[in-house]
Amino acid sequence: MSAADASILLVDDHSVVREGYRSVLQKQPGLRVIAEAADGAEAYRLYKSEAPDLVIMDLSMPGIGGIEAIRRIRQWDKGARILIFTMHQNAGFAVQAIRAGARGYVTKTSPPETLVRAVMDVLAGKIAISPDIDHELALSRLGGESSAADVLTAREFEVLRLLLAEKTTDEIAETLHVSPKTVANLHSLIKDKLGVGSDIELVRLALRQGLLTEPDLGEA
Amino acid sequence: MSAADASILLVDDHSVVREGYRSVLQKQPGLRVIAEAADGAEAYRLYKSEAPDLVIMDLSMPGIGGIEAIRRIRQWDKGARILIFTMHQNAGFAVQAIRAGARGYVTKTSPPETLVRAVMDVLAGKIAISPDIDHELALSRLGGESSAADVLTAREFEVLRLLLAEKTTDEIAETLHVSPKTVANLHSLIKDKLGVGSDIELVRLALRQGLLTEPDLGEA
DNA sequence: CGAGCCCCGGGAAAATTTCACGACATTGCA
DNA sequence: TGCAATGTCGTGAAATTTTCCCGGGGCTCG
Repeated sequence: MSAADASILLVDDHSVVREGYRSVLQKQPGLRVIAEAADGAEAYRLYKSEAPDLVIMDLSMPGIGGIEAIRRIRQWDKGARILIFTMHQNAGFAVQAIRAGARGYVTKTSPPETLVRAVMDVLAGKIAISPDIDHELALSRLGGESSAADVLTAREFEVLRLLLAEKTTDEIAETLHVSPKTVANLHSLIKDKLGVGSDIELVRLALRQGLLTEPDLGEA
Repeated sequence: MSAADASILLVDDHSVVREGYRSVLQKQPGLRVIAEAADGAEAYRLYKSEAPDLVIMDLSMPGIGGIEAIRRIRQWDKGARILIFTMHQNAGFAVQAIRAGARGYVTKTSPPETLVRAVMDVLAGKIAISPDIDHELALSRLGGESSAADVLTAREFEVLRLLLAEKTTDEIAETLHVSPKTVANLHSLIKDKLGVGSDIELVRLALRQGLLTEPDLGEA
């Protein structure tokens, strides 16, 4: 392990962003980027063929999202090491990712040193969480109020993500390879668990909990 | 102008992402990155002190957002050339950015060549829009997002307002003294007029059009 | 007066939500 | 180790809602 470089698979749907990972990681001795993927399905395929020591992956991607990709990869290889590197500064996402099998969660606002440090920690077998998320997690613990989407299972969370992305039931069934009935069923179950009665309440709850990202457009 | 390299200011709140811009742009002769900023306010300060030939900027940033930053910079220098480079694949945001004075709008999913091409176009005085947004814009022209709630009658708008206030069909029927059946019919008609297929899309459209008071979570 | 909207609601078809049930994996306990 | 107990995922069918199509009454405008 110490003789050869650690091999890394980069997954992000923004090619310029992958370029950024590369640039930062290349400066670090002992690391080598061996492959890149632009979505979860491609990541899964490449993981199976390349067997990298570490996957660095974004969460929000077209098609199957990051959470689902984690599950599939970990199903293939129980020992897979996956580090999530994302813009979502949200404890709920972090909880879901770790629960699905990720070994680390770092936000893109973190300085490059934090990412490098997290990479090293995960390769060493530790769990790595960036400081801002640590803080968020602590807050959500203290807040006590019926916490966010951590009452949802990974599957339910994934369906919720796709619903919020304005996908139809049939489209979601297609991407997850399940029956449309099942998606409708999960949709109903999600609303039940979150205690909302309509899709409208569902979206507004998601907004409050930061599950939806809208840019700040300022005043007109 | 043509003798010296074109100077560029990069603005993005993710340092690793800025690293990506840099890496891509450095391969292109004639371009030189002279400064970086992590938010709109810093971008404005740096623009005044460095007077770059071009600004490449993200939209969603902490503090003052990208749109507001465009306005301030253009207020200081009417000839400023600003290229928006963002993850938001949304025609509405592109329209707002261009209207605020941006000279280009490219999504981060675009390949590096598209970004480089857009940089060159903007430096040459053209307006640059990435193909995916072009397509979105064409769709919205063809009857995609029916402008605002000015296609709705007063009655319909009132029902929409109550729906967004998380009222149930029966409650709305009660307050308006009509049959629940009528409310359901109007609800359906509203979605039809606005060109959305689900309540989730409906809420997000309302958000984009400022019909919903967004919960202000976050920094001062 | 006739044309064009808007508001209101009925009925039937289509889609959805909901409910009840099994298969499967994991956990806890004796 | 054996064996409930629990929780997740998925399906089918019933119950409900949404959608579509329809007509009547009221209103304005040319």
